[in-house]
Amino acid sequence: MAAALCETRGSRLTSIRRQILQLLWECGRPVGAYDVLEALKRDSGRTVGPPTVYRALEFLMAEGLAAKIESRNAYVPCAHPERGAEGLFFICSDCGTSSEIQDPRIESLLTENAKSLGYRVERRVVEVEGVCSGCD
Amino acid sequence: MAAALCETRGSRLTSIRRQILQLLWECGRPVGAYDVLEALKRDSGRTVGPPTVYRALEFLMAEGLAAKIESRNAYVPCAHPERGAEGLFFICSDCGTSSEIQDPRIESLLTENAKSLGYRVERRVVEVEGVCSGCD
DNA sequence: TCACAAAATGCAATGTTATAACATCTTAAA
DNA sequence: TTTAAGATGTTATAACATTGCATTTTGTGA
Repeated sequence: MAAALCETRGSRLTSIRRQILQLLWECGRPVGAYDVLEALKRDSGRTVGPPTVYRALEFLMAEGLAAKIESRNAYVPCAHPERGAEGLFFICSDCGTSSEIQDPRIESLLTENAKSLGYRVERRVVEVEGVCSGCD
Repeated sequence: MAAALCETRGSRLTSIRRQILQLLWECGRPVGAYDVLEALKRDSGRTVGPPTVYRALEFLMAEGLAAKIESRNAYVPCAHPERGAEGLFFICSDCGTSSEIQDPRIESLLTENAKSLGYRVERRVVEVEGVCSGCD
């Protein structure tokens, strides 16, 4: 699916990038860059350095295929690559699992507020930490 | 002003904490912990280690007197200590200045979304990066 | 097919942000 | 004035991220 998107955009979903994206999907929770690094080594015997991982993550984020959870310094796969970085994230403070949603109402409220303060919005970070139903 | 608040709460706004809070207010933009550290050394000759700075920032955040801008790993003073960590932050990607606002509509939309996903909200991180009117 | 330029990756070092663990000092209250 | 809690000092290290440059891979045009 991601492959097709990259195809049409003319960007290259290389082996490492694909592996990392898959890893993010398999995990179901935000994953740190160094965890990715170790998982790569473990799963595929492949030993890579931090720059390789960070570059791959950067690529995935640029393509909208992944996002960084700023409050955790960790990364998640992104459900709607075609939309910008407009997702809202919910992270369980107990088990760490995360969910992404979209809410145009929040988007427009943020834009409205930005406008009244004189800001032109470039990027939004919306992260809600809480306890999920399974852990509560 | 902050002193009074700490007084009534029985918490201690010590010299370092007060100095750091003042620094944050003087700066008008998010300040990194290590910048705080250097500023302390420069302004007051006082040499402290990272833990001292982080502990002071942690105290200020616990009291609602400061907040961390997660997308920058930096800290800002907080306008409404009496309210929780409910601020929304706007940061200029050019000059770095930041503004804090409250918007109960966004709060309640986030709570609503959290509820429908089965989350009990503990903490919100809402940060909008964009270009401010002065830089645009 | 080959040469080549652009993109991607490898690699070593280092920069930046944050915390752990334990010692010492300060302060308010008994 | 003792004393216990809270605050700070100190050293070391963990965790997260980037710089700079070498090498390899890949798509493109001759």
